Formats: sequence, structure tokens, C-alpha cells
Amino acid sequence: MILDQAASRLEALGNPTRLRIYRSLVRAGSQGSPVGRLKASLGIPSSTLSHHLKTLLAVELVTQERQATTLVCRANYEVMHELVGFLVEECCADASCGSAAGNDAAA
Amino acid sequence: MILDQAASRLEALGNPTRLRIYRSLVRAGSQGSPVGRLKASLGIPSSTLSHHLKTLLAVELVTQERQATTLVCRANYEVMHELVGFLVEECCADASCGSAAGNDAAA
DNA sequence: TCTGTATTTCTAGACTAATCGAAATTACCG
DNA sequence: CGGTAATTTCGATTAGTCTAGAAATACAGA
Repeated sequence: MILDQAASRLEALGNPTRLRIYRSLVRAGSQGSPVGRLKASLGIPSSTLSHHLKTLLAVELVTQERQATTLVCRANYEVMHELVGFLVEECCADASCGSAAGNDAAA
Repeated sequence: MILDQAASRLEALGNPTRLRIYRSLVRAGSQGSPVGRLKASLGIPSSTLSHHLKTLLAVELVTQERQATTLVCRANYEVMHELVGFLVEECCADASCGSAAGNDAAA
């Protein structure tokens, strides 16, 4: 993953409203959630929601699929894992950071 | 981690310049990197660098320690892991996303 | 105390994002 | 083909970010 792309994704997730949307989608899991339900459960006006969804869509963090009248949104886990991987990638390239093995209690 | 805090951290990482700084620090590992070296290796003007560092510092993604004249910066791995944890937290709360077990090679 | 180096603060301009109401569009169903 | 519901686009406002040059400050050594 290119740095600028990672930054775009991180930035997309960096807005509280978008992060809320995204997490809601993560929670919804594979069945996803229609835009309308997102709107209702998060209390975000349609236009704002649509705007943010477009941002999330643009960086591939979210996918959409039409189901009859409604548009079902889903979190793209694969991209999220890629992003997490990018963040951790060079961690410990040097030395310490004894947490890669899962032990970061050292804090 | 509170959502707004996570969003702030994600947002901090969402700027290409800051992401570059942060990664440089991640690479530097436990020995960290002085501001001056960051400036030289990344080619970022002092004021801009200082500005971004402050942002990173504010969200605790980076720490600083004075060593004589220079200020040594270090990536805060613990916070990064917390952030990653937050992102993955509810993943699979529902069902699929068969990658939590460490198998996301599908990418 | 004076000097030089390292780093931050001040300042300002250009640009981009966030928000939301209203209108337009799209897709489906009868 | 018309109606209905879901979603997006438009348009405008507001606020905040990114950038960096110049000046100010902090620190260590002589």
C-alpha cells in the first residue's frame, strides 16, 4: 500500500462521523446495513451521510450493493487489514518494541 | 479508547506529511530520532515539522525526550496498538471476516 | 555572559472539508 | 405508467487545516 493511499484511508477514518459510520458497518458484519438504517441509527441527515459514505467508498473502506430499493453498505475488512498491516509493517524494524509477539504490557 | 479520541489519532495519521513523519519514527525504533534528523531526512521545513509533531504529540502517537540540545522523538507503539485494536475490536462481532485468526493473506 | 545550534511560536494566505436543507434522481412495485 | 420510497446532488456557509518564512526562545559550552 502506497503511503498516500494509506493516508487517505486514515484520513477517511479520522472524522468522528465517518468513524461512527464505519464502526456501525463493522458491527453489522457481512450482512451489511442499508443507508436508511445507518441514517436512523446514527441520526445523520441523508445528505451528510451520503457525503461521508462517498468518501469511505472512494478509499475502498466500504462497499455497496444494491438490494431492491435499498443500498446495502458493508465494511471492507480486507482493506482494513491491509491498512492495519501498513501501520504495523515496519514496527520493530529496528529493535525493541517487544510487543510484536503480543506482549506490550511493558508500557 | 473513546471514539473521538480514536478519530483524532486516525486524523493525525491521515495527513501524508504526518504519516511520513510517523513512519520514519516507527522505523527509527526505540532509539528514536531527533527533530533535526527528521527535518533532514524528510526535507520538511522546521516550522512545518514542528507543527505536525505537535499534532502527533497531542494525540500521544509520539513522545519526546530532551537529550542535551536535541529533542528526541519516538513513536508510541502502545498507543498505536491500542488504535489498531480499536479498529479491529468489533470486527467479526457478527460473522464472517475469517481473517482475525491471522490469515489475511488473501490480500 | 556571549555564541551558535536546535526547535518552537507567530503570522498569514490558500485551500479543503463538514455540514445540512431542498430539490433532483433513481429504482422498484403495482 | 404512476406512485412511492431511498439515496444523491446542488448550493452555500462555516470552520479548520496545511504550509512555510521570519522572528523568538531554549540550551550547552566556552
